[in-house]
Amino acid sequence: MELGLSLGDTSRPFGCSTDKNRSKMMKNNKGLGFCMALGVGYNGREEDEEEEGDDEKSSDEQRTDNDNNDSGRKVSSADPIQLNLLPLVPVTRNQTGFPWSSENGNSDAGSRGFDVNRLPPSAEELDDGAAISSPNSTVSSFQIDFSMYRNSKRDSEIAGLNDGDNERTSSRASDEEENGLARKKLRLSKEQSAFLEESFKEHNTLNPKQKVALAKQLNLRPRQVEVWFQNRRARTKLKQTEVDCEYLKRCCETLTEENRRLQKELQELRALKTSNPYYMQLPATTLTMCPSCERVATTTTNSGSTAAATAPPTTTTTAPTTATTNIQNSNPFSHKKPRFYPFSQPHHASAAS
DNA sequence: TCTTTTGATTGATTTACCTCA
DNA sequence: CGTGAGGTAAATCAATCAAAA
Repeated sequence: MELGLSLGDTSRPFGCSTDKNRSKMMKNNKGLGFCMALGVGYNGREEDEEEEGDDEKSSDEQRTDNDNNDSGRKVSSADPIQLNLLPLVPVTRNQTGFPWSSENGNSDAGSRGFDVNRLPPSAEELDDGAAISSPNSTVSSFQIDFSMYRNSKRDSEIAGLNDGDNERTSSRASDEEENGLARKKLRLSKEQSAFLEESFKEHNTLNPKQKVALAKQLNLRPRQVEVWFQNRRARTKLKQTEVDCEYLKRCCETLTEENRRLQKELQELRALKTSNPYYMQLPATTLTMCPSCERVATTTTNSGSTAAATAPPTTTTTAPTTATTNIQNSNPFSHKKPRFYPFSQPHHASAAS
């Protein structure tokens, strides 16, 4: 059963069930069968892609761009609940320098003594500073003591920064090549994290060009940027799942309450029927909702004509003592909740008598 | 010392592309 | 020439580990 509620990956479209996703969910036996329009607070669009119209794209790049655009389409712009996970100090791309650069005296390294996140200058950098640092950024002004993080493998990776597509495989195998050096865990500076967050708000996935560019800007390896985005996506999804669960819990509680109320109402009606046997001797009845006031009118159907014939009914027919409740109408968050008055006279003058 | 956060790794899966029969 | 099968590379994700705060 699908109720149109999506639990989990909100980068998927409202309605949730692309065949691919559905089959995946079925396969993993993890799908809860709910889909709900709860969006993550990013737009995912990549319309501002600077490479757009770039005729020099390789086929791989084009494919990646298409993939990213696909992911951009995943997000509904009408997400009813938006989770803003990014309470950030705004760091705009228009800034001429990074706030953590030594130029504005805001360097994390100053307080920590050194910044393990900063890369040592590679041979190529030393030869040609522009190879890594954008001319407009102040990244090149970093003064780094990176000796504890340094090893020959990383140096070779750093030297290969421009080869963003190859860094992954080499990085994967890097652990064996650390020659016994314990992995020193990086901590990105606040400013680096903030910049990555800003980028994530623009695109939650990166194509290779973007990845390498971002890595250059932040003086990180492309693999680090990639990992950061991976983790960010995973943790965003996790948080969203928590929100979804809360929402569904509230839905469930409200529906339970609604069900209890309807059961009670049904009991009362049955009691009324037994105490007054003539009361319920009505012909088969159609419940017709008035589109203007949303009240349900009771009309007879045994003659084939409905009392509210002037307006098309918005609900379907039921037997006199049963009423099918549209799940949408039971939506606890619906602001248009039809009321069910099976025995009240409709305000239409033509109600059955 | 314990908990939380977060950078990183690993294995699985999907997809696109290529080659070959 | 078109087609399906098999191989490969790349991207992504889920699960997990572990260092740092």
